[in-house]
Amino acid sequence: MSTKNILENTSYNPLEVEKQIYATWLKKGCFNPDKQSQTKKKSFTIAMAPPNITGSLHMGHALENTLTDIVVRQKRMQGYKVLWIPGIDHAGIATQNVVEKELRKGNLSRFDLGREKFEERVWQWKEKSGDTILEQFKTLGISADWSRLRFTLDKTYQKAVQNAFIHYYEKGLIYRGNRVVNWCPRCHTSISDLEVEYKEEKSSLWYIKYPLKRGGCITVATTRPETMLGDTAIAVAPKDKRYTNLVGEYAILPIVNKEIPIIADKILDKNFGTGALKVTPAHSPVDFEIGQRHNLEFVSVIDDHGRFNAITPERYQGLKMTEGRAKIVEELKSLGLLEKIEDYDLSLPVCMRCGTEIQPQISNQWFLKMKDLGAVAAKAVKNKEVQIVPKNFEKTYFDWLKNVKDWCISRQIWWGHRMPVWYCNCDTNQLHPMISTNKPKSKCPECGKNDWLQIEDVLDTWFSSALWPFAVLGWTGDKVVDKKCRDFKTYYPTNYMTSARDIFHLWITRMIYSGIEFTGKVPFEKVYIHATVMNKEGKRMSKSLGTGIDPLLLINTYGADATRFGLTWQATGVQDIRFNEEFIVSGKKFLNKLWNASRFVILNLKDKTYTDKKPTSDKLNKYDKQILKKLGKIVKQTEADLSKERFGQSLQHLYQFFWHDFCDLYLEQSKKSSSLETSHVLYYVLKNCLRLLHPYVPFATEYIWQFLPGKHGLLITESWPKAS
RNA sequence: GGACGAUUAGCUCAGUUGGUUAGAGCGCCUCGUUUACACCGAGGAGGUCGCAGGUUCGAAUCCUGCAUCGUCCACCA
Repeated sequence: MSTKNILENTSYNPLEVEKQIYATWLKKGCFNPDKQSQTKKKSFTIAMAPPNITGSLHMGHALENTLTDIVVRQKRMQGYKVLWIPGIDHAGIATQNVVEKELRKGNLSRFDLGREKFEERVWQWKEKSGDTILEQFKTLGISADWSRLRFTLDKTYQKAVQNAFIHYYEKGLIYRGNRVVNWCPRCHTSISDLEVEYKEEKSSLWYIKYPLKRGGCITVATTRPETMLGDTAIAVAPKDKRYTNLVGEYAILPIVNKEIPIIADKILDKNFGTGALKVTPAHSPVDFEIGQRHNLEFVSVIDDHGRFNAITPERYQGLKMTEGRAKIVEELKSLGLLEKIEDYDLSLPVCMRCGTEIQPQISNQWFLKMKDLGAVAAKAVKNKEVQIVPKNFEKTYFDWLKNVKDWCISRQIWWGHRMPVWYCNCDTNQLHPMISTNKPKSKCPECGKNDWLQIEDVLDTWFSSALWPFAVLGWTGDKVVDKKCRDFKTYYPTNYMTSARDIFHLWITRMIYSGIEFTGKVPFEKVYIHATVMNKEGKRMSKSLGTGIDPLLLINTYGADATRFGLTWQATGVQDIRFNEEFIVSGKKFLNKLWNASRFVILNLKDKTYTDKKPTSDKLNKYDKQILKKLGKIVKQTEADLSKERFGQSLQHLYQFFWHDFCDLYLEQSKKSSSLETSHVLYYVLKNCLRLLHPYVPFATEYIWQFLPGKHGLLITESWPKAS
């Protein structure tokens, strides 16, 4: 078919052209800066926020990467040596849960398979999910360099993680200790504070009488009567006159019949409940602190699966928490020790990944000291080494860092980075760890054998994510290797980072101090926090809530360009986006308009000798001059908008210019003029519109570009228009 | 309990440092099939800018309070 015939087609069909255009970009190596012209000097690097391999991408990913692609394509056209490095994240618990869910369909648990077999299953899942995600990215038109695709469990990445761990350990920032952590009985692991969510629930406040050794009773109020089996004290406020005479006395713990001291602690609020608190140091972070301050016993009564353990009276052993609660309340009632029950609104801590109620549990875990690292992270933003957009987030950032607590980095799951920690088989309590990337060659000083076992725990998935901007560029933490690493030297630090709001502390903050700690430089200059995509009802789009939409569905209906258009149109600020399909429909119409206006211009060209030069003849009429002037303005406007992450506004300005100023006014006017100059201007303005619009709707503009007369390369590597 | 953001046309949203008649898209109404496009063109209706105060010559925009919604943070048993 000749060009002429295709141009006679009055409607633009994206589905036919997008695949073919993308293949052309790939074939020509357009996304790989090494394959681009050598004149490009200054680099511009972005490390893609790696999606979790928990399935497929949702609208949030589509938005995030569309906006990043706009930035990337503009910078590429502006002559930067652009590297957008893509990746996917192993996503520890999240992925493990997905695979466990699959297993459960066949009535299997991960324990039935064993660690090795289970890990194999997850790797299979990773291949499948990873492929789906890459396909989605490509369909959307993402111009990242796929030849550099990284995965957070790549061999070299593992090296980076282990070296980072060792670095922190040797610096004394990583320690192991018995602390109360958030324990998820279902995932069977500790999780960090940031992975806990709170659910409002109607519950009760139980008032329980504890008999005093000297006679009489003291009443405590609690939301968790079942943990009383592990009580080791009763605490009151130091200046609470009701109780001052009891401090130093003993109470008898009902059911267990054990003497526990009555103590005074500053954390108590005398206005809550009765002003007296039952202290369970092994199952509450607050009580743990009280326990430390007063040298109390730490009695664990609940096991890793959330059941009453062997320390509890026999009739309780093996019971679930809820069963135990009912039994205890019943028993207290029959003993006459239950004073009353009040209604109480509770915010219940649940696991972010599976929704199971969190069990605060004393446990031997690994922690990263946060105080100094937090200060480093805060300083980088304060000094404007890292710019946070929108600026409002700085306050949240500083507030969070000010109160940051040590980070529990060990997880009792199987999918993730094994910690580089070894124990001798004779050291059953694991009191003498060896920290080493590989299995130690030395002999155990205790038993003289070489029988080292690697610790079973893996690291929190965010520990590896924290290294992302430099680990993806080949950084390993090995000075000799890193010195020779070309990508790391050329492209680090990165220039830009885009992320969703909900992982700001989980990820962004941690990348900032990690970057400074390991490379001496901040990992990126600017971080843009984009809006969250909500559905029409204003609910967050989420697969687990069933409120998500698969971007592929929209792309298959309207095309990738139209989908990008619709999302970008709505991306006007931080305000959450209520996703609305009608903007994608507008996008489709716009592309049709673009196609037809282009046809008009190309088919009516009077001269085939046009160059890129701006028409300056003194024969230009006032409409010619006017549209040229407006073109200059819109170039400036677009640059200004994009430099401030005003994506939606920039697209709306371009839309207005193209449709109204160019098509409705100038193009109509041009029909009345037969001058060669007007024909030149039409061509010149169209050509620059294609350039301006390319970052937003790359496929259609690239497609039309090839019908322009004369010899020229691909639009994706064309130059960005000049403002005047 | 703190913090941040939002509240503008029927719907989804713009409105950059306060400055004439508050804008866009979609929807709605009227007209129009002139050889780029009906996935179109020309025109039109529609807003006491959440509420109540205040600052100012002038407020959608700045300040205070309140209401509703959303998000994040927090050890109240």
